[in-house]
Amino acid sequence: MEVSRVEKKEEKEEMSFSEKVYQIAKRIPPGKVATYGQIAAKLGKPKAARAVGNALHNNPDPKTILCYRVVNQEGRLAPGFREQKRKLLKEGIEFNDKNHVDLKRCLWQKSG
DNA sequence: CTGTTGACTTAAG
DNA sequence: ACTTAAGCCAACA
Repeated sequence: MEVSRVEKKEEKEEMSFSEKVYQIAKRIPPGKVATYGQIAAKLGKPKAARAVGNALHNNPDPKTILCYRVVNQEGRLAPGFREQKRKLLKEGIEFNDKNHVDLKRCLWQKSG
């Protein structure tokens, strides 16, 4: 009974903007990618895509936070991500170009 | 509080 | 597809 208290935090508002971004990033399923706009929208601010990127850059725990699954609206990866791009390929992500993900196949589409 | 920066997004050329 | 310009939001000096 007392175990759920901490886990419920991810649905509460005790966290700062960045903290919320991390929680959502962790919710991205394998073989999929999410855009900053999607995450920002989940936070209640579809225009905060920038702040989302900043939060992920802060990335206090890259081993726990799947920031490498987050791409921009076009599925384009930021410079410096090419190492992690290989990781995405291993996950099952498909690339249309050197720095473009096939959002048609790998975009994180929430169903509920 | 003001100004700058940044892993963004949209619109126009 | 790429560049320029404007807008929005959070963190930092």
